[in-house]
This record gives sequence, C-alpha cells and structure tokens, in this order.
Amino acid sequence: MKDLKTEETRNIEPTKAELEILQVLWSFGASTVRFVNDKLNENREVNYTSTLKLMQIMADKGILKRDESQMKHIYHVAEKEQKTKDFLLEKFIDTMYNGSAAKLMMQLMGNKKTSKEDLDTIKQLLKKLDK
Amino acid sequence: MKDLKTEETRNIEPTKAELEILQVLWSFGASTVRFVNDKLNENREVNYTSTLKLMQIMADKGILKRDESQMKHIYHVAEKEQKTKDFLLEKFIDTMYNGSAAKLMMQLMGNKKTSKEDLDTIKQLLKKLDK
DNA sequence: ATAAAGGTAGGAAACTTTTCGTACGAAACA
DNA sequence: TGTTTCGTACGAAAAGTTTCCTACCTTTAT
Repeated sequence: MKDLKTEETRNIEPTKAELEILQVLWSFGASTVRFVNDKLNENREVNYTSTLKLMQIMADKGILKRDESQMKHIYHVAEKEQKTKDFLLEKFIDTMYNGSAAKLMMQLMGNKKTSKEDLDTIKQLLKKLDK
Repeated sequence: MKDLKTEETRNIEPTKAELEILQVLWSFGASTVRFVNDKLNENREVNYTSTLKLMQIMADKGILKRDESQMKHIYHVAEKEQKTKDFLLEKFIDTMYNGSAAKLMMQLMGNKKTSKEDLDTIKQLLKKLDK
C-alpha cells in the first residue's frame, strides 16, 4: 500500500498560478475555462490552453471539480473558500509570526496600510464578540 | 540599456526555501551556513551544500549579505526584517483579501486559532492607539 | 456541405526552484 | 607530516511549475 493521501489528510497548497484561478472562481463562482481565462487576461497575457491545462491539473489534484455534462465544462472549487483561506492564513502565520496571530495583528495595526476605518471595523467586531 | 532593476525598484519575493532560511536568520541573527543548516535539519533533512548553495544564491540576489573576512562566512539579512514582512503581508492581503486589511482581521477574529489572550492583546493595542 | 470558431486532451518545452556531487583549499589534529 | 575534518565554489541533475503546440471533436455560421 502506497501512502496515498486520503480526502481528509490532503490539504493542497495551491501554487501561485493556481491561486489566481481560485481567486476568479471565488469571486465569480463556477465558471468555464473561457471565462476564467478572460478574467486572467485582464491582468496579464495568458494563452487559453494554458489556463485550460492548469484547471485540468487542479481538477486532477482535487482542488477543482467539474461538470462535464456540457461540452463547455463548468469548474467549481472543491473546498469551501473559507476552509482554504483558513488553511493558508494559518500557514502564513506559522511561517511569518511563529504561529502567533497576535503578532500579525500588531503588525497590521502598526501598518500604514491599515486605515482608520479598518480600525473602527475591528472595534465594532470586538464589541460584538464581547457580548 | 537592459532593464536592470535598481536597488530601489527591486523587491524580491523569497521562494519557499529562501523563506525558511530567512526565518532562521531573523530568529538568531547573523549566522554561518553550518548553523543555518543545523537549524533547518531540526525540521527536515537537508544536505549542507544545498543550504550553502541557496544562501549563495540569496547573496547574489541581494537578499543576504556576507562577511567573507573569515573562512567561515557570516551571512546576515540585507533588508530590515520588518520591511520584508510588511511587503509580504501586503502581498498576502492583496491576493487573499483584495487588499482589505479589515477583511483579514475579521477572518482572524472569527477563527478558532485566535485565542482569548490574542483578543485581549488587541484590545490593549486599540486603547493605546486611541490616545 | 463546408468552413470557421470554439471546445477538450495530452505531451513536450521552457522556466524556476531545489538538491546534491565533485573539486579543492584551509584548519585541526594525531 | 599526513590525514581527517570542515569550509567554499561551481555545475549539473532533479523536481516542480507554467506555458503552449498539436490533434482532434463539436457547434455555429455561411
């Protein structure tokens, strides 16, 4: 028996190009390759078959699932968006902040990028969490 | 004139393996290859010359600098830790949260991984920022 | 009916990243 | 003084990722 990963154990790290595709699917929901490729091309030039290939690979890996009942296959993300984001965030915190979410928060707050509005939003949230 | 990147424009994205090395140097400060390699081997098996090669490449790219006055070269990180982390965090927020730090915060707070203590820390910080 | 347009599939090429073998010099030491 | 140990340098292999060419089928339009 090889060490085939089960559905449970598997937690795939998308590559950079795969993440681009995930972003499109997260934003717009289940889509054709054509649609995804058009979106990608708003940012950079990519050949249609490149996107196709990548989405096929992602389907092989189990990152995407697809409806093949039509000629134009429709792809959708296999995992819940939130689950994947949780996983990636956790990994990010692990590598960048030794696993401390608080450290990340601190950097965020000490950051030019975090606006007054952001801080207000957070205060609201904290209030809600308190009760 | 080729499009040589200047010191200013350059903002190098460390690869995964490079990030591992950065983490060691961030934690322990300037180090020899031997030291870094030993640390890496606490997590996974890596050959000494692999680590050496990688650190040499990083030095070429300008991610690391080194003191060659001794036979055992001493490497240190070229950029301020915070600058690199700011850069990587920004990129992360861009790709994962459409550039919204608030969204990241919200995920963090809705997260099992964020402990009560973390939340308290944040409240403290907010208070400080308020005055 | 035929051409054109648009779809999938697969394999190979190109590029990037990572790993390591080999060579060789300097230091430590028996 | 040898020999073993520890260091750097370099190149190439190996692995991983991305891109695209080619083939071929289906639908659409002329």
